[in-house]
Amino acid sequence: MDLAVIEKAANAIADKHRLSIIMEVVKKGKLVCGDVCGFTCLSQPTVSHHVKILVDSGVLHSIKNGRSLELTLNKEMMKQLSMFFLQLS
Amino acid sequence: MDLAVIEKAANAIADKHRLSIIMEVVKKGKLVCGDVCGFTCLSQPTVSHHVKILVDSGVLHSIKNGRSLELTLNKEMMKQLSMFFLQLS
DNA sequence: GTTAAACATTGATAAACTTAAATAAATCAA
DNA sequence: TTGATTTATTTAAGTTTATCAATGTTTAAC
Repeated sequence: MDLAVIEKAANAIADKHRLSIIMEVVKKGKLVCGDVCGFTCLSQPTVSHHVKILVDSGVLHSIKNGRSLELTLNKEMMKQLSMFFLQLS
Repeated sequence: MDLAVIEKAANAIADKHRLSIIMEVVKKGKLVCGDVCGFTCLSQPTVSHHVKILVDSGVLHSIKNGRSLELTLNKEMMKQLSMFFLQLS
């Protein structure tokens, strides 16, 4: 397992707002960016910034659907993270 | 699982140098702070700073032994992180 | 083609983080 | 007790990050 991947994913997760986005994606299965502006108190550009970090790190998948950006959890990344920490435990 | 715990642990892990400290602890089983100055290119105060973050987050355990601070991995935390990501995968 | 909606980008500012020099505190050895 | 060793703390500089207003871009609806 590449440590740079772990580091980047950990960085994406290490933020209160981004963690809440992740949990909402888990809860709903799918979100668009506009949804995030709703359940957080963040402006649209700030949401865009956080979403970019989550997608770039590989924590979330994104698919452009018309004007919307659909966000889903990258379960493969969750599996890799789980395995990484399992090996350390 | 408390998300604040996940956030804090992720933050501790989300740094190149701290991640290398973790991996060295895993490799050797136990380290003291002075060892870290050896295998990183960091000054002693910087090492002390990073070690504090790792210990405060619960990622590492520390035991004072004379003048040295012995560092070991908190396997219980690794287990909790593994379970958290497993549930998301 | 005009307008509206959803997201991205830019620019500015404030907060947080990383780093190391200087210094302090605690402990061991002689 | 003196001097050396190990870690902690303080302080300051430089860098990065989070945030939002303003603006740009893309797509859909009419």
